[in-house]
Amino acid sequence: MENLSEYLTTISDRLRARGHRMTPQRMAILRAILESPTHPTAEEIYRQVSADFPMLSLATVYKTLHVLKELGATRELTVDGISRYDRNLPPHPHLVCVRCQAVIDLPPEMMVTLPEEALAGYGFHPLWYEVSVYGLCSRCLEAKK
Amino acid sequence: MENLSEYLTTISDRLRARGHRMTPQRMAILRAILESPTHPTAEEIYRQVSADFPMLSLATVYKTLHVLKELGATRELTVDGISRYDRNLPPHPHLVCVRCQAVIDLPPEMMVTLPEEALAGYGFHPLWYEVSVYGLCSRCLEAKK
DNA sequence: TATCTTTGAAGAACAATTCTCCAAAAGGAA
DNA sequence: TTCCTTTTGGAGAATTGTTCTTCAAAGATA
Repeated sequence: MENLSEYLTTISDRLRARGHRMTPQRMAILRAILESPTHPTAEEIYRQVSADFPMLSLATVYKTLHVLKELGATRELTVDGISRYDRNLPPHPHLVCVRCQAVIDLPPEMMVTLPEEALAGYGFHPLWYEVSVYGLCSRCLEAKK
Repeated sequence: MENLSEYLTTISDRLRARGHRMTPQRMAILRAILESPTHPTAEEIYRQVSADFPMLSLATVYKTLHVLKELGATRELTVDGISRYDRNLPPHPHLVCVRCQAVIDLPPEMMVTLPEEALAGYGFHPLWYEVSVYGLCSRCLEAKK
């Protein structure tokens, strides 16, 4: 994420290239994802953006998230059956706390590499992959004692 | 999974050790998971077991799945927001088709190993981890043309 | 057998997500 | 600018996966 406003312009362009428009609501939702370190849920994004757009509805948040996902501006991950949204950075592993549901990013250099050639033997065409480590975060580990 | 009936006995023992009972319904649900290669959903398990137990309710399936999960007899994985159940074999990667939602097991020897020591630096206590490769299965790849 | 506990069926309840409808706003053409 | 077409977003209902509640039946224990 070199330059934020530059990145936002890129996404706006991609939106228009698909015949969509960059609206204030969409911009605000995208910013909310980019600025949050916590992999927020749709509900959390809704609450945050609502501060600036009181008339915003949750359905709009969901619709926008789908669009952003298609554009590759965000990535959806499911934790405990609930969708969370990650900025679409280089692939990196996730630490997921099974107690407080926090999702922690690991640096991309800790991402394992796929055995591509072996996969090809399955006739499977990989698009992306995820590595999730489940366990207890330091805070919850403490709390459990 | 050396010997099926032996394994079922092991699980029954663990159930009783926790003050639960091995009932015909639970046995049928467990068998359904063990015998299915498709990582079935609760709904699919329900439909299959219903053939033998027409009075079985979906809620019972869910309750049983939770119990089996606690016993370590099955593992839950979420695909597209829907829970699916895997026999609890040695850790292995999953191929997930983004079009037909099929989940394909890879052999355990293709599972990557975690950089345990690096994880420890985060104060994170890992319990288990998952590797999921998303893409198109051979059939869906064909169908898309 | 009498008693205490665990179980599972049924359906209501719940929560996350999606759908439907429609009025308002944006973009393009004249 | 003005008209026309298309996209958008809001409101709330609907849908769907999952959980909860209640209660009678079955199992275990003494």
